[in-house]
This record gives sequence, structure tokens and C-alpha cells, in this order.
Amino acid sequence: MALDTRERVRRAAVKLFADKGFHGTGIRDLATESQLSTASLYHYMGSKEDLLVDIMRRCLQTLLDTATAELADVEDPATRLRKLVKLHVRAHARMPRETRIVDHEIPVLSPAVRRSVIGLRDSYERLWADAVADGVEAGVFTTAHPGVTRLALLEMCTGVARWYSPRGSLPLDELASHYADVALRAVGACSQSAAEGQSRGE
Amino acid sequence: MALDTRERVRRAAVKLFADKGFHGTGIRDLATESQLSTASLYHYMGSKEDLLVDIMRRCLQTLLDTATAELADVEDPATRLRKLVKLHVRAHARMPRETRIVDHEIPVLSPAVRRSVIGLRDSYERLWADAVADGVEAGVFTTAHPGVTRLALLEMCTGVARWYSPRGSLPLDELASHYADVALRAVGACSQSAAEGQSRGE
Amino acid sequence: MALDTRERVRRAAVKLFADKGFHGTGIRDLATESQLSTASLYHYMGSKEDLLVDIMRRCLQTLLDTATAELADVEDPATRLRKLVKLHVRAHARMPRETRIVDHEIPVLSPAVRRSVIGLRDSYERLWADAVADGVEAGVFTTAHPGVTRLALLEMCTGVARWYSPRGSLPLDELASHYADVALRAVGACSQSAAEGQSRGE
Amino acid sequence: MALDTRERVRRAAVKLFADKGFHGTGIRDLATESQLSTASLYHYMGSKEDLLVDIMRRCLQTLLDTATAELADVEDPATRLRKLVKLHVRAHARMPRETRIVDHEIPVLSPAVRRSVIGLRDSYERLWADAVADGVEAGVFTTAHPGVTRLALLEMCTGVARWYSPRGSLPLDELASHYADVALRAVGACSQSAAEGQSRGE
DNA sequence: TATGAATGAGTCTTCATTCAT
DNA sequence: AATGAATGAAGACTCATTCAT
Repeated sequence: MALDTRERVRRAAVKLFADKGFHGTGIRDLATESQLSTASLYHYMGSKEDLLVDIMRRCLQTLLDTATAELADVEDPATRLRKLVKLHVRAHARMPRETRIVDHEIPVLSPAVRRSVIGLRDSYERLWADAVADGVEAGVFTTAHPGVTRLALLEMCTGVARWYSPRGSLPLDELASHYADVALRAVGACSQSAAEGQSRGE
Repeated sequence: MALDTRERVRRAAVKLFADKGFHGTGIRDLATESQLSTASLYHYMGSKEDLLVDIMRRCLQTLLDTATAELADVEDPATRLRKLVKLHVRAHARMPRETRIVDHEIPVLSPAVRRSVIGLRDSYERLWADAVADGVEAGVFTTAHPGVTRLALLEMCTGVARWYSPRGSLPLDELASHYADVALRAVGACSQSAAEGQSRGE
Repeated sequence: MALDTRERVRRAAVKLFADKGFHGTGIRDLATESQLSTASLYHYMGSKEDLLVDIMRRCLQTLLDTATAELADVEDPATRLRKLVKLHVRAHARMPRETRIVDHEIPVLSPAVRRSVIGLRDSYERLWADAVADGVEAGVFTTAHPGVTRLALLEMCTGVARWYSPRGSLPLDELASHYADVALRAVGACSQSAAEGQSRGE
Repeated sequence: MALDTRERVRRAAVKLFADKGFHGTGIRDLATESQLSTASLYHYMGSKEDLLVDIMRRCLQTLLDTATAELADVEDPATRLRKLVKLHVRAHARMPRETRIVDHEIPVLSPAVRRSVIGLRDSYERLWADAVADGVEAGVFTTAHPGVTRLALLEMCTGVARWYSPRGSLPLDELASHYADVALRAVGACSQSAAEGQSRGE
């Protein structure tokens, strides 16, 4: 099944934006990587920035949709946090370039579109904030500074995109579980709790 | 105390490289920010890349020197890790731009200089690796995957540079201590240990 | 017959490089002379140096090909030298700019490409060296210093490019013959020899 | 005897202008080669062009003065031509850089100064033209095209500056004599004539 | 005498983008 | 759908020169 050209352009952009940065990637680089002429490129994209926005939105939307779906009927805060961590780690390990682009290139966006992308990111992060807040409120998490903790965990998990390699010795699922353990310890939740037990079924 | 021009250029670069990225910063931006003409700029720097390298090296060297000094006569692995975390967090909170530049812009360096900068970074990270490994060997840390744990902690602490604001409610020293607690929990060290006790004096 | 743009650029470059020198010719000069914008110029050339190399190679290749063809089945050294001189003079009179560029601008080439251009030039000059050496060996030339003589003759003939004008009173063929006579006298060949006779058929 | 600074600058310029061309030589190059700062350079020269003009004028004046002195009381055209050739060859062998600069860089001069330099050059070349014309008039030279012959000889002799090396096997005096022989043959003067005899005393 | 600082105009080259075909 | 041609603006950097010290 041949790769549709539009998709080829997107993949080229993901690769280059992640590896060389948005400003470090030229239209010619994109054209070469897409095996297209620079002029043809413009049949499959709007501007260079449109391409960037498209990549960012898809990535964030995927994250948001997946998380929303997974958390749909989960009440227990520990389980919710556990699921968020695992999902986040897995996503960043599997789409390291897309997530790194979201992580690095937001400041290059023009104001209007930046706001909307940040809105999307905030929606996603609110899921984390809520999970932590709920846990604290329910008394299952004991952390003096929930906001800080949330940021610390997010950064830790996001960092996976900067070093994970599928050739590493630790299988991705175990890695994700390991991160979840660290996270639960960080919020002071007993990791031998039901949350852990429930996770066995995943 | 008038700021020497060379220093003014460096600060301009730190600001712009951190906020707009290396490739997103033009020579004109640097000149404007330094209150110099583009031609004059070149009296105070070699190339744009030289400026970047200078910033990176200073930052990493500071980190390395400080850490080396602090760990000089500390034997206990828990205390060492605690010190590393606090120092790292403080450095990233106080020099967020410099550290973000190190974090983001290494790939834009030309190969020769990149190697040397990476060497410096690796020297610093080895301090972390050693602390973790020693703790595991000594039986005070219990972590199934020391390498992964080290990366997770580093990313978590480095992330501080991306969100910390001195206007936040949590004083920096408490923030650093909080991170140290999370880190020790993450490696499975009992946080009521001597390490914690010793840290009270800091 | 409209002149193809690539050719227009080449001609502009030949004119300017010859008249103002490579370093004395700016990209703007080339653009103006080619009736193109500076950016458009780069559709038709690589770098300024590429353009120079192209001009040099074409010129030397033409010289080499023509000479090789003309000498193909000529045995007599005097006739060979005579043909070389006439061909060289004619070429330098007809392509004075191209040959002057080859003559003046080789030192500006970057090392790698310079070597290859010099190689081409040496191949051509070897035809002269061989002709002189053969004549000396056969006893038809009497010159104490064949190497010096070759250089003297080459410089003399090359100089034509620096002063010849088609508006001069002497027809080019006669000029070339005149030079050939001087050359044969210089190597001590009797100019009433068969060489002279044979040349009538040209 | 320490080299006076002004002279050091001049020598640096001679070297660089000859090797890299006037436009290929930057003020910084001159400063480095002179072991001076660029600003200091301007204590010892006017503009870059002034330096060039100075070099050219000195070279041409030397040539003109020497030739005038040598020809002062020589009547015989063959001897005069012989002397001119030898002197020209020797000068170009001994001052190859200065003469090459005169040869290559006249077109870069601004119109006013160019005219005066060309005037100097023409004065010198007139000595050649006169020698040839006198020889033809006196019947000792037989050349169908005196003007062309003069140019051919001049170019031939000037070319020495482009290849001569003091490490070559042929002593300079012999080289000069050899060129004189070729020249006299070229104008159809019997080289076993009095001219040759007279030259033994040189 | 000597130079660090300064600069407007210039260098070559690439930028992202449009458009006619 | 695809692209060669075209370009104004910008990229990093150097130019020759001046001037205050």
C-alpha cells in the first residue's frame, strides 16, 4: 500500500522538524526528504507553519483522545494517574519526534495559532492536574505541592521522548509500569495498592 | 558597575537563543538586543555558533564544577544524590535560559564542537550515574533499572528550567528539597534516613 | 535564435571575470549583466566558483580536443608545433576572455578543483612539450633549453589574448602563421622546410 | 638592519597582491602579513589603492630608468633590442611579483590614476617600439609586422615572471641571453652579428 | 606610534513562496 | 498533479575605513 503523498510530506516534516528544528529545516530539505520539488510541496501543504501546526495538533489530539477514552470510567485517582503516566510514556516512546516537536517548537508559532495549540495542550494537562487534585482531595495522595508534583511528573515522562530507544533492554510496557511506580511513589501513594493490582490486567 | 560589552552580547544571546532558538535568532536580533550594529557584534564574538558554544560550555562547566565541589567529601550515596538533585534543580531554576539552551540546541552544533560539548555533559551525568550505581551497590537504593531511573530523574529535574518562576509560592530551597525527596523515593531510599537528616543543615 | 538563459549567464560571467577579475566581479554585477535578479541567478549556476570552473574547463577542454584532433595523424614535429601555435593563437584571439580567465584566475580556485583544472591544463601543455621534445630528438629542432623554449613560446602565444583585436590590420590567419614562423625560428627549425610547405594546405 | 615598517607593509602588499590579487586581498590580510593591526596599517599607507599604485609606479619606474640608462649611448638597434630583452627578462625573473601586479591589476585602478600608470608603461614600451622600428628602418631587422612582433616579444619576456624560479638549472644570465637570441631570430636579425659579439662583454 | 572600537555598505548565498505552464 | 522559473527579503558574515584614546 503506497504511502499517500500528503502523508509522505508529513513524515518528512516530522523527521526534519524533530531532528533539525523548525527554523533549522528549509523548504528544500522538506522537498528532498519528500522526494518532491519545492513547488510540488505546496500542493500538499499550506505554509511551512501550517505543516507544523498540523503535526502538533494531531499529536496533541491523539494524546487527548486516548487519555480521555482510557479514563472514561475510571474513578480511582491512583489508577487514573497510573493510566496517564503509562499512556504518556508509551506515546512519547512511540512518537518521540512528534512529541518533541510539540515540546520544543510551540514558541515559533504565530500568536493566534499558538493560543489554540496551547489550549489543546492545557486540556490534556488538565487531566493530569485533575487526577492529582482528586487524589489529594480523596486523601490517597500525600504531596505538599500538587502543582509542582504534576509538573515534575510530566517533565519526567515527557523526557522519555529524548532518550528512549526500542532497542533498549527494557520492554516498553515494563518501562511504562516502572514510570507509573515512580509517579505513585512521588505522590505518596502506596504502590502495592489496588492501583497496582488493577494494572495487571492492562 | 557598567556591564562590559562582551558580557552584554552574551546575555543578549542567552535570552534570544533560549526564547527563539538558535536558528530562530538572527544576527540582527542579537545586534539589536546588544545595542550594537551587526558589524560591531563581530568584535565581540567569533561566529554565531562560537557564541552558542561559549554559552553551553560555561553552563556545563559551572554545573560540573559546582557538583564536583559539593560532592568532594561526601561518601553516602543518598546524600550525594540528594545534593545532585538540589544543585541541579537550583541551577536550572536560576539559569533556566542557559540550561534550556544546552538542552535544546546541541544538535545544531557542528560535529567537532558537538563532541566536546557532549563530552562535558557526559562528565556531569556520570556523577549522577555513579551516585545511583553506588547506592544500588551499597544496598541503600532499590531500583530495578538504575539507568532508566537516572534518566527519569535527570529529565524531571531539568524540566524545572521550563516552568519555574521566582514569583511562584514555593521558595527555591523548598522546591529543591521537594525534588530531592521525590528522587530518593524514586530510587527506593528510605527518606527518613541519615541523608534527610543531614540535609537539614544545608 | 533566443539565447538560453544558462548561456546568457555564462557569457555575462566570461565578460565580467575577464574584465574585472573573479574577485572584482560581484554577484550583483553578474545578475545585472545577465538581466536576472541575484536570486534567479542561482537557478542557473551553483556558486560563483562553479561558474568560474565551468568556464575554465570548457575553455581548456576545447583547446585540448581541438589540438588532439588536429595532431591526430601528424608525424612531423615541425608541422605539429606549427599546428599547435596556429591553433593556440587562433583560440586566444577568438576567445580572449575565456583564455585570460584561465590564465589569471587559477589561483583563486579552491584546492580540490584547482588540481583538476591544472591537470587539464597540463594535459594540453604536454602536447607542446612532446612536440618540442620530439623535434629535438629527431634533430630537426636545435634548442639548448627545450623546456624554457616551450614556456617562452606558450607565453608569447597566450599573450595574444591580451592585445589582439579583430579590427587590427593583420588577418588572423596571417597572424597565426606569423607566430608559427617565429616559433619555428625560435626552435631553430629551418622555416623553408617541409613543415612550411605542408602548412599551405591548411 | 631592521626593516622599516613602511617597507614591511609594501612587501606584504607585493606578496599578497601578486598571490591573491588586489580584490582577493583584504585589509586584514595585509595587516596580518605586516604584523600590524588594521588601524595601524593606515599610518603607513593611504588607501589600499594607493598602496597598489605605489607598487606599480615603483616597478615601472625602475624598469624605465634602468632601460633608459642602459640604452643611453647605444646606437645599434640589434644591441638595443638585445639589451631590452635581457633587462626585461632579468627584471621579471627578479621581481616576479611586482611585475605580475603591473601586468594583472591595471584594470582595477580608478580612471585618473590608471591613465598615469598606463602612461608610464607606454613610455617603457616605446623604447621597445623604437628599437624595433629603428632596426627595420636600418634594414637590420626583417619583420613583416613590427607592431605584432614587438607585442609577441614583450609577452614572451613578461611571461618569465609567471614561471621562473631561481632554483631552475639555467642561470639567469644565460636565460636572458637565450631570450635575446630568440628575440633577434624573431626579428630576423642574424644572431651571429655584432650584436651578439658586443653582448659578450656584459 | 599604535590600536580597540565602531560602522555603513557590501559580500555570497539561501529563504519561503508564487506563478505560468 | 507537477514543476521550472522567478524573486524580494533575509541569512551570516566581511569589507575598507575612521576615530578617540
